[in-house]
Amino acid sequence: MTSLQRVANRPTWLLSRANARAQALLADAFAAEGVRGYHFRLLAALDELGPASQAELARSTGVDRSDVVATLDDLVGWRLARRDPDPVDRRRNIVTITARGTTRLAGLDAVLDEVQAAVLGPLTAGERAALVRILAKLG
Amino acid sequence: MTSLQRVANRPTWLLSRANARAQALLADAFAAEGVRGYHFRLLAALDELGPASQAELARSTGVDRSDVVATLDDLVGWRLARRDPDPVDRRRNIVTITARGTTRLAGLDAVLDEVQAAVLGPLTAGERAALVRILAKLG
DNA sequence: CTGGATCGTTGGTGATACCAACGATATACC
DNA sequence: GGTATATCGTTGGTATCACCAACGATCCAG
Repeated sequence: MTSLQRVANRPTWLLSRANARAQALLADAFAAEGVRGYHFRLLAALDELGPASQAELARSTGVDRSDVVATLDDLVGWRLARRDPDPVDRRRNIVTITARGTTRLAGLDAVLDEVQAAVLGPLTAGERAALVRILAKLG
Repeated sequence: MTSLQRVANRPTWLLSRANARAQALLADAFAAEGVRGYHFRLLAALDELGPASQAELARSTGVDRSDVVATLDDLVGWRLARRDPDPVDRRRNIVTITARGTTRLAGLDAVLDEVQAAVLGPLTAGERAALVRILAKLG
């Protein structure tokens, strides 16, 4: 596609192009499953944290609270998660992943595995490991 | 911010997080200059290609034609580029970077340099070189 | 009891990326 | 010359992720 010399070796440019390609593949794969990135992120957090308030979900995933609301509306509508009032604090809901949600999440993990393989196809095993290490260091 | 174990070592996840951080810094830096990513991309392409049609700009930058129109409206409005009818083909405009545009582009290059340094700060020189090489290979 | 903080919700915006449709123009072919 | 197909620039639209503001309800410390 683009071949602008001015940016060809700029790390931020290369990062954005690589990310764009990866996200496009991932978005397509998720779309085929009827979900988006935010859905996956919330399900993953619920699976890992156990029942949590919406604000906890927002903090643990980095997704804005208002986007947690909208995404969770979908998940609850699909019966992948449940929302109950918190008996301890009336301001809160407690969100729980359902068995359906857990199953669905496992399916999405498999989708993710395929996308990793597709995105990283051109790299050697050593390069993949180096990429992961370096990107993690950028965190 | 987020610490989801499920995705912690997924290359696509690490890539999206690293990119998000880089783009946030870049967007802020560009915003302080009154431009966006697309503006920079079009200016860079004009500088490199010389006068070009809008469709050529779209193809060389990967920016959709309709987004080229909107972005170019800004650039022309700021007198960073000029749009003239192509005498050879009445369907086309020929777009040219202005002297103001060239000067502005040089300023944005400096901004980009600073952002690279900020984004890549945590890495050693060797790691930076490896990152560039690997990301370029993903292209 | 008051002030400040937190929660969930509603509503909004922006950047990037992408798509559809249309009138004007160009070109190859019959 | 006419027709079919392609290209151009424009207008209009959508989606996703990311982020922000405001508000009523609730909680808690002083």
